[in-house]
Amino acid sequence: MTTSTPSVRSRLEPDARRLQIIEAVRPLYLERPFNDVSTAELAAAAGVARGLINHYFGSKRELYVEVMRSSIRMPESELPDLSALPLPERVRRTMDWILEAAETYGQAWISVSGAANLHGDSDLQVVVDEADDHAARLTLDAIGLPDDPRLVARLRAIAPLVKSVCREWLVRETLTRAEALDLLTDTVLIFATKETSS
Amino acid sequence: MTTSTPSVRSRLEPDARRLQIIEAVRPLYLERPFNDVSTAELAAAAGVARGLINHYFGSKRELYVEVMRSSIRMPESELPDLSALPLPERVRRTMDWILEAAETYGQAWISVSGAANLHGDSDLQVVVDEADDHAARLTLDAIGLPDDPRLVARLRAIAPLVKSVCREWLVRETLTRAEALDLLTDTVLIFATKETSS
DNA sequence: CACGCTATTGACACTTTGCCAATAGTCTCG
DNA sequence: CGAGACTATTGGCAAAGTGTCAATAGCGTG
Repeated sequence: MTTSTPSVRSRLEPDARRLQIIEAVRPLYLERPFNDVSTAELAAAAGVARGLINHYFGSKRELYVEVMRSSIRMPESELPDLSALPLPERVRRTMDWILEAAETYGQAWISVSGAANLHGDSDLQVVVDEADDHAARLTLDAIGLPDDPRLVARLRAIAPLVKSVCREWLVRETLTRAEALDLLTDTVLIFATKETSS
Repeated sequence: MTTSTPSVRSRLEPDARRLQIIEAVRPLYLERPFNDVSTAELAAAAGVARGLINHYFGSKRELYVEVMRSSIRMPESELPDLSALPLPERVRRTMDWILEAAETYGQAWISVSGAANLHGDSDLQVVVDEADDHAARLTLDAIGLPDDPRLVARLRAIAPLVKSVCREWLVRETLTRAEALDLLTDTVLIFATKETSS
């Protein structure tokens, strides 16, 4: 099983090798937990010696985090200009676009969804936070609202909701797409426009 | 470091021992990731031999999951009878009660929040799902709405939102408690009452 | 063609995990 | 009260995994 000796020794530029390893390893980590995949298996999948993984990433864990970082980032594709529409409609179209993305390459995004493992300052938490923050700004931009810290915080809080709703829709099938769209649209509107009373 | 030999051999009933180990080990897992805590350390904390952990829980992982299961369950304390109030007010009081709980013993609940690790069918995912489902039913009951599958699904989807909002409020301090309450109340109202168009 | 730089390897040492036979509490029965 | 049975508990063993490091071998240069 762990036959891995790469009979041919290919030499790549460091950057290229880094990327190649990450890509070769991604599928393994997308469907199996961190602990279930051994360094030997990772190395075999990438066609390199075990030592090389530590050489490039320091530890197995860091490679894992790196793979996750590039797996959970919301794809920034272009959204048609919505500036002429009223706010509610802009929000609706934006959420629809997100649902579309989720349905298409969503697999990874949602499975990685709940994301972040527990334990306080986990390294993964940091990565997921980055991604959520990124998604929040992307959404604000699409909706046409300013990149205000308060708004970002609010939209960031919504990221987990978007994922859980997508999961109910795509995985558990307890929601229809129409429902998901309605619920998310309304919620984003509330979070984006509700004034503080204090 | 790994000096652990329990000089005295105490004998407990299986159930008692199980519980004692779980409790002794909980603090370790609440602030350190799964991989950072060795079986030796767990055993030392519980004052038992390493082998006993495998004897009772099978694997280190299963003990971990067990600890998490009992850490993320929403505490079911009694909420005064709200049945005389109008729906929005019932929701508001219920959410206020949840925020109260989060602020008090929330530490664990929130840190364990985002919860669930990635990878499809993870064992942890199952536990977190259980907890979210439980919380959804508890909330529906408090609000005075029926235990309908559709409603449960919707409320369940909100669980991650509640946690992320609490985190923005308590950890990042980007939201005030009043804001958190307003936002969650409105969102729950939407999820609980919005009709399906299809 | 020889040399140097460095990407890559393979073996080694150490930690950790799960397993199992041996040990020793505790309870029961004569 | 003492012997024996039952089983909770232990300690050591073997396998697996991880990270380190000196040695190897591509590839470009003079």
